[in-house]
Amino acid sequence: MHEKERHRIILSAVQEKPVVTVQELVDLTDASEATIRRDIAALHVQKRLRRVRGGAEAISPPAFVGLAGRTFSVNETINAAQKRAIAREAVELCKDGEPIIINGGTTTFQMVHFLINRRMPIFTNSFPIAEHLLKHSKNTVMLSGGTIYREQNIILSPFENDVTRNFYARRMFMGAQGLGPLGLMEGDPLLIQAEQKLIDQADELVVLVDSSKFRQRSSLILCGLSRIATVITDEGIEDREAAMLESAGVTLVVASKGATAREESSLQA
Amino acid sequence: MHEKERHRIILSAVQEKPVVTVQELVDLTDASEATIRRDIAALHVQKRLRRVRGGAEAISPPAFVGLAGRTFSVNETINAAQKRAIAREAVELCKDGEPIIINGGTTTFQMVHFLINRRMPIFTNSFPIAEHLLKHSKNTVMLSGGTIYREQNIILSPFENDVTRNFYARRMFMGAQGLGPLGLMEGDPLLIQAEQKLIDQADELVVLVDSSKFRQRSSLILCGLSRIATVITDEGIEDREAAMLESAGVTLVVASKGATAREESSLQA
DNA sequence: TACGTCAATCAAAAACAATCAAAAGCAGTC
DNA sequence: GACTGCTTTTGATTGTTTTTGATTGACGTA
Repeated sequence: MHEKERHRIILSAVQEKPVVTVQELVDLTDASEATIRRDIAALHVQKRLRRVRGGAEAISPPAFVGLAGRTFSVNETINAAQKRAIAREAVELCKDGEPIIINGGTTTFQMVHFLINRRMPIFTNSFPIAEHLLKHSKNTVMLSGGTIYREQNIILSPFENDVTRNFYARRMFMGAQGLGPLGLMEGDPLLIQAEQKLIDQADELVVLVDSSKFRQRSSLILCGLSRIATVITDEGIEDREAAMLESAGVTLVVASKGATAREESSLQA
Repeated sequence: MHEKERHRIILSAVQEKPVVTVQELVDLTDASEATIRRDIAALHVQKRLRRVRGGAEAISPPAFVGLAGRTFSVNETINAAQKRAIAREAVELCKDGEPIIINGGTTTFQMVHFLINRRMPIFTNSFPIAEHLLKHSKNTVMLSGGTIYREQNIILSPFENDVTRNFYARRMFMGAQGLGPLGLMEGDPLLIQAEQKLIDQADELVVLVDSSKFRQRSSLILCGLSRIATVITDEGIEDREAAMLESAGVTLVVASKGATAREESSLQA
């Protein structure tokens, strides 16, 4: 990773929330603490951000109103490190130039950081994701049309005939509220709707869930395990849960918080 | 591979991603590292790209992280005061609760400031307008789907069947590059497309143009004067031009820069 | 004291510049 | 076309500079 790329990532991360810690940036960039400190110092003298104890903050006035409703921003701080590690693995699956679909959510949002220095067509129903990618990357961004729901931070139209149907990708990335033997579960009917619209527009469904989601149940089932191609989760997954996925023919990727080490187990039927 | 070919490849690669490394270019061109370095150095002195440690980046101004393409940001500063006054009159036409459509543009963008304390469903194809309204107002925001064009700052889909067709409003607000006896003129084919999609979704077409636009001509005609319900402009409009509008049955609103003083002349046929 | 942040230092790695010989292109001549 | 002499471009090698990551110790705080 080169200096410029790191700088871009740092600047983008700083926009996302009021303060970013050095440690978070280390996770994001795979650089050492010393390097990040040097980068922050450099960007500070360039007045591209403000350096604060522990990390950095955006230079812009505190008027960070943030699009996010409370749900979004609260979720965002929970398990942030895991989510980032998971998101990194997700982006690692992508090849430059290959179109992808990203469903809105806090975990999938983390993908934007790793997409900053990449270039591919990205279709999403998430306003924040589109916004961030537009401002900080050169990716081609495509948006679904409809009403913007502030709470869920997604764009949804009640109509069948929207552009969503005209976009196709090999992979679609999405989060979920729960993942059990019965399949993928979601809590919010609105999210179910949004996801169902997108789910058929991609061959492979890649699900991003931190391991706590395996113990989380919910009332609404989106689809069965067989529809899922890949699950990316963190090291907290239990053997029993991994076995469940394997027996359903799901490729499992475990994101280790530290390095980019990857442990896969694929048992395609 | 010849020098020129390499240069083309390098320049194209640099456009695609924020930064390209020397190594990537070596892979791309099959040339040696030394040659790529020489090429980058040459293109650098030609100011066709910027040379950075590790590779090269596009010369374009990545300095301003703003969403706006150059066209947008340059436009934005021209006649800002007039545009504001015009936009204020436009918003004054709106009633709370009554849905409106706002087509993207620098003049229409100014409407957001006056919409902050209002509350109505707003449909737009402009990403910046949607962003601003979302962050700073409580209006219901609806967005058209499709690809986000950075330069024009609009969202456009090449398909007929998008949500646009499902939204209706009494009034649609739009800017233009020129306004003459032949009708409404636009310079960019992309904008024409976007506007044509929206134009049929509202009864009344309200056109926001500063008075300089009456002397501006352009190659693409969007629609005739008869389609226009109202034109809002500034005090710079000449009698001849006002007469032209009146004879076409267009309601003319002249926004005085100072107060909300309004001078109307309505000659509906 | 234990902990986290940070600056300073230093050795390793990466990027870079300079150099030079080989290769390729380009006239002109036969 | 084929050959020659000349110039330009290229790639490998070298040595130099910059960047990086690990280590250490200072400083403040819980």
